[in-house]
Amino acid sequence: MTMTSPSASALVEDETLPIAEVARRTGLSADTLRYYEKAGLIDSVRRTAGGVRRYAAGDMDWLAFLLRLRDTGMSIADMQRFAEQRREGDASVAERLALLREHRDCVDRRIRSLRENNRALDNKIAHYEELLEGER
Amino acid sequence: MTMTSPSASALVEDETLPIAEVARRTGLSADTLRYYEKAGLIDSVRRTAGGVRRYAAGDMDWLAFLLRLRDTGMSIADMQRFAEQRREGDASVAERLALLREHRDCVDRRIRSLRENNRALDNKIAHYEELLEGER
DNA sequence: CTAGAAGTTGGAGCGCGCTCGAACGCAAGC
DNA sequence: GCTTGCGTTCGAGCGCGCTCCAACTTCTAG
Repeated sequence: MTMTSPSASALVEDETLPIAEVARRTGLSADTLRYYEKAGLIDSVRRTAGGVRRYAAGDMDWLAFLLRLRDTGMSIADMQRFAEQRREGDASVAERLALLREHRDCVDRRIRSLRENNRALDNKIAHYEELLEGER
Repeated sequence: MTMTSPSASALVEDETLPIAEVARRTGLSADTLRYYEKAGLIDSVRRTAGGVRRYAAGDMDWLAFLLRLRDTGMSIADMQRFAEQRREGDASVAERLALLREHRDCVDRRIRSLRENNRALDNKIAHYEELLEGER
């Protein structure tokens, strides 16, 4: 059996992670991580001399943030815009703030809509329960 | 000018609606309505002698329900299962109830997740606001 | 040094949920 | 009866967000 579990060299020594470990931690596939990088969502991932990616703590933080945006329904195009502004530095802080606020409000609306629809589903469920009652 | 606004014949006389009007009311496109029907999500839409669809009140109710399922994130495949069971009649009530409950719980989890993520976004926003404050 | 696991790139492919185009039929106001 | 627009079918195409493949390189335990 080959010893391949992530051990000292990969995880502890230099605090930087190989793509497989990042995949495991984020739940993204290695393919998706590379895809995001190519799409400009992530940049400046350090490489070894041989060209192998090594993710640093900062990369992980940014990824976690991207995942929040994604999981709240932001499109890749919008995340690209945000990432682009981030690259532009401090000058874009106001823009980014506006984008985030707009997105948060959009998510709020979505939550409200889901709650409303779920209440209607509850009614439907109650109706089905009555049907079942009557059947017995 | 051709008089094409939905008038007596289309909307009032027989309480059944042409596809364009259904599209207008549901927000779906006529293409999507036909696609849903072909996919087995909707059936028994009455036709004129010439083969033109006329949606009845019952069709509209079912469509509204489908839209709730869709808007809460149910896949077309799952809606197909539900529609299939509905076709099977009363025997499938228990199954349908189970499906609906599961879906509602799934939506609840989604809502909770969104709220959690949105709280994190709020923190990020607050952080950006501080940044902007400090800049001035 | 070597074997085998893990990583790399570029590009093709896929599943989902529509959306559109072509070519044709029906329906209603003049 | 004719025109004009709404409707029909079938099948192809599309945008999104990945996902997979081939061919090759790098890394690491033994």
